[in-house]
Amino acid sequence: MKKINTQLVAKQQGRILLAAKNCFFKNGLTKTTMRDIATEADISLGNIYRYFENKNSLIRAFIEKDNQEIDRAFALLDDANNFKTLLEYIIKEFISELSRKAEMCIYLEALVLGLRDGDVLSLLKLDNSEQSLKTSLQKASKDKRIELIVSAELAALIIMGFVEKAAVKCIADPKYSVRKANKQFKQCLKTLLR
Amino acid sequence: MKKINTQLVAKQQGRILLAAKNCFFKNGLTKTTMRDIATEADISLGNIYRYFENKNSLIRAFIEKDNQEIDRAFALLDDANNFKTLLEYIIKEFISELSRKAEMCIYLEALVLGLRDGDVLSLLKLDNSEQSLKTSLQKASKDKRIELIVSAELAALIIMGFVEKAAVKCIADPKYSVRKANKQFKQCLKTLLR
Amino acid sequence: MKKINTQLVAKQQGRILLAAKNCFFKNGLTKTTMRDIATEADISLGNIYRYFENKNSLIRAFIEKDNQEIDRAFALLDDANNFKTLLEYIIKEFISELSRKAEMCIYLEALVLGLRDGDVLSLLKLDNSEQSLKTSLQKASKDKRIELIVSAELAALIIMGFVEKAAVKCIADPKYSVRKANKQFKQCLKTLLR
Amino acid sequence: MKKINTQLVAKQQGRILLAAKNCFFKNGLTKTTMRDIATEADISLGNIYRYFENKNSLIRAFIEKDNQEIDRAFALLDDANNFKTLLEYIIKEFISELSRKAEMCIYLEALVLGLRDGDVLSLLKLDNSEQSLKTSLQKASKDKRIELIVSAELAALIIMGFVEKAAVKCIADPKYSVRKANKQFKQCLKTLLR
DNA sequence: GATGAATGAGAATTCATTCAT
DNA sequence: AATGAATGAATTCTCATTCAT
Repeated sequence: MKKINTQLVAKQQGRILLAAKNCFFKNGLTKTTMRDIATEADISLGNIYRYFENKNSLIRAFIEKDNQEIDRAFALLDDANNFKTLLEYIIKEFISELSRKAEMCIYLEALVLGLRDGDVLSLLKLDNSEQSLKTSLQKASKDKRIELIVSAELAALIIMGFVEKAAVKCIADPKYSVRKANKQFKQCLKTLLR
Repeated sequence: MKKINTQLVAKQQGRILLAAKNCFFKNGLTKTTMRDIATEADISLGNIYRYFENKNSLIRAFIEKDNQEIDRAFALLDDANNFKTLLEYIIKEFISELSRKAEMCIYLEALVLGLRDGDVLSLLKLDNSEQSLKTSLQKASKDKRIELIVSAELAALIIMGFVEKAAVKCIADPKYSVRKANKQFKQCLKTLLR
Repeated sequence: MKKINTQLVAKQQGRILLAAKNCFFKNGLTKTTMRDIATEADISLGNIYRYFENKNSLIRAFIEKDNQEIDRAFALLDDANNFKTLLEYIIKEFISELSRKAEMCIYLEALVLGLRDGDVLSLLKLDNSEQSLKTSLQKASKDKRIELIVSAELAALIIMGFVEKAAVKCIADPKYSVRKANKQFKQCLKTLLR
Repeated sequence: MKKINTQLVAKQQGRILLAAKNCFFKNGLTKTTMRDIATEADISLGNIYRYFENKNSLIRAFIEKDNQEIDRAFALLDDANNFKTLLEYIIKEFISELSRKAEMCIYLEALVLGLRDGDVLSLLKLDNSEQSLKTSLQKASKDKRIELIVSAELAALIIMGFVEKAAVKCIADPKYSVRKANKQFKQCLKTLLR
């Protein structure tokens, strides 16, 4: 993997990453083959290895990119006046996405990879979303836009824990639904902040 | 006419399951091969298939066994007078276990398998632990041993969500510890019940 | 395979052979396992090897027995006054049986085994049915019960060839049926004998 | 964008098919392993799967190729003036080939596979040869080049049935020979057409 | 830079046969 | 005689990665 032409490298990496995303969503991290990605990216199989050392490093890059999107979503909270409503909205979106089987599988697979392989772990930055949320909560609390009942760290932990569990439940329990999860989240939020 | 040697079957299944456990803890569910297990159990490869239909059903059996232990732990709550203290203790143990990398990986891998393959899923029984806890909470609430601030279902969801997130954090964030998780859990519990 | 108690040997061999027949008809020669047969015969797996040297020799014995039944059917022709009608009936039965997928598969599998393995071949006695039929035709011709247009040998060859092809066609061609095969056989017979 | 190197594909498929043919003739369809074929073709095992989806589809391709040759042979009949003589010649060749043990075994094994597995069957196209012959007979009859005594369908059935039975007999009965089969075929033909 | 053909180490699973009890 | 647990070679198919062109 020699990097010379930075511009081309960025372009090709983006292209591959996009293709990878599509494949991952279709079949999950493990079941996606390098050939799948090459085909989807309309690039040659061998050429992927010019831009990513191996499959694992491609996955790492994918996760990193994904995290950025999450960050961006939570960043919206920083300027929000009605923090609670916006948070409810963001979480709703979050659960809604994560409660799709494919997304959940990617998320969990990434977590497993991260736990086993220190490198990915550093990128997961300890479950990025929780950190982002914590920061947002702290800011909002400082600005008096909300009043926290528990610490920001704990609140973030509880909220993200809820999101995950609720999303899994949406997939596994036919009696449970995204709608119900959203209702419960409002209840949950009441116990954490005012 | 058929003499199924129940004793031997149980013994061998136990032996295989134990070997599997060791392998799983070392290399995870996916990376463990049937041959690994056979070698670890000091048994021939083919002989495993006498006791377990295939790898998936072996994993299922492994998870089921694990679930039983969880059930047993939560069952203790049903007769407990000081519900809260006991719950704190159980959760402490839970986090302590799950925060070991190997256990967490297995847990997550099982979840992924369950999500992809309905069969394993049915045994996961939608995250068995949450169901168990919910039931225990309901009983305790009925018996006036605790006073729930949110519904039993939601409380169980939040608690188990917290456990998972906290455990992951224990592994991934060097600044976080089981001890801190336990402290936070007490805070968390305060918001859910009296 | 030590034979001592002749009576027991015969009894057990019969039992195994019967079980084998059932299994073969269900799943074919190749796909039937020795365990299948043991289970069906309600006998232990290892015990089969006391009465048959191996799977192949069991199959050989099975074919031999099957051939006897065919012989018996054709033997009926020897005393028949209206030879033609009886032959038509026998062939009808024959096609009807052979046009069942399972039977055809067994027949063909046996033929392959026979061709490859001289031992079975000797038992096939060159497609036993053709020999039987030829003999019957010769007798009937001698007794003036029929008048052959071609030689008995050729007639037998043509008839049995027709039976096989027609049976395969019944299985493979949805537009073809046992009924049609029977009609065609009558036509065929007209060209062979009076 | 996709450049499928048709030339290479054809070349490699041919190479594999040739190797497969050799192996099949040596050990039959079932006993030939993919590794055997790879070794014979001097190609890596995995590479076969680039050119054929799986073993069955390789077998299908093999049979299809064989069928084409048969079609071509029978197609000669369509322009023939002396239909009968040419047919006798073709059948002679046919019996001569099929009466080689290896060919017969492959033919029968293919039939079994076809019977069990609809896919192969569809390619067998219900015993391709019979269909081809039937068509040729119909044409010749229409053109007054021959006069059929029985229907074209029945004649084709009888002829191909004879071919098969005679070929088997050539293999199994040391007293029977290809020469004798050819003589008998002439007799047979006399009863079917003028 | 790009291509995609080739590689080959595995992986799960099956089953005839043996042999200690 | 009978049992059935154990064996392990064999088989198909997959896929990350390499490398000649």
